[in-house]
Amino acid sequence: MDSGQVVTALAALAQPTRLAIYRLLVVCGKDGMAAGQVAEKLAVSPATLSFHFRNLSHAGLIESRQAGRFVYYCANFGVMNEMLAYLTANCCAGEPCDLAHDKCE
Amino acid sequence: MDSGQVVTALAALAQPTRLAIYRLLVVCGKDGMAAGQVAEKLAVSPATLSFHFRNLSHAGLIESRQAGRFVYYCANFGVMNEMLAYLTANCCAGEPCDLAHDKCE
DNA sequence: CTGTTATTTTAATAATTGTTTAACAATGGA
DNA sequence: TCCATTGTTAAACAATTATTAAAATAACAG
Repeated sequence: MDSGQVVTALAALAQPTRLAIYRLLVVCGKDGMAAGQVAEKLAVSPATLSFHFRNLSHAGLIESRQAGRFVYYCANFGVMNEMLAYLTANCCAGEPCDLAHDKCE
Repeated sequence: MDSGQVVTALAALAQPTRLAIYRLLVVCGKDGMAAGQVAEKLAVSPATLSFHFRNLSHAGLIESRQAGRFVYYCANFGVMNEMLAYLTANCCAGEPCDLAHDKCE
């Protein structure tokens, strides 16, 4: 994953409505949730929600599948994990570090 | 850490120059790097750099200390780790999930 | 004190982003 | 077919953000 993709993913999550959408999908698991349910749960208009879904999809953070008239969205954990790995890679130049830090302490 | 702080931290990192600054500080460890060195390494003007340092500091992602005429910046891993925890908490409603996912598989 | 280096601040401008409204598809039931 | 439901798209507008240039602050050396 290159820095451009990381910026895209971070930017997608760096917005209150999109972060709420993503968290909802992370918690609800692999079956996902229909767009309308998300709209109702978060009190967001359909057009606004669609705009944000598009943004999150483009970043690779969520995926969608159509089922009849409904579109189900679910979180894609792979991109998230790559993003987290990028942020913490090679910390402290490989030396053991004494900062409160999961990967280096 | 509440969602507002998470959005602030994500937004701080969701910009190419700031992500590069943060990564540089993550890699260089607890002693940090002087502002001027960062400016030179990333070819960013001092004013622009100062703007981005301010943004990252406000998000709690970096800290600074003055040493003579120099200002040293270093990464604060605590905020990063809280942010990562927020993003992945309670995934898949607590059920074991079969997605490629560090925390749930 | 004067001049130089290191960094921050301010003001102005250009670019990007989020929301709304309205119109547009596509699915499935009567 | 006709209609209601589900969701997406397009255009317009307001708000936020990044960059530049210039001025300001702060620390030190001579």
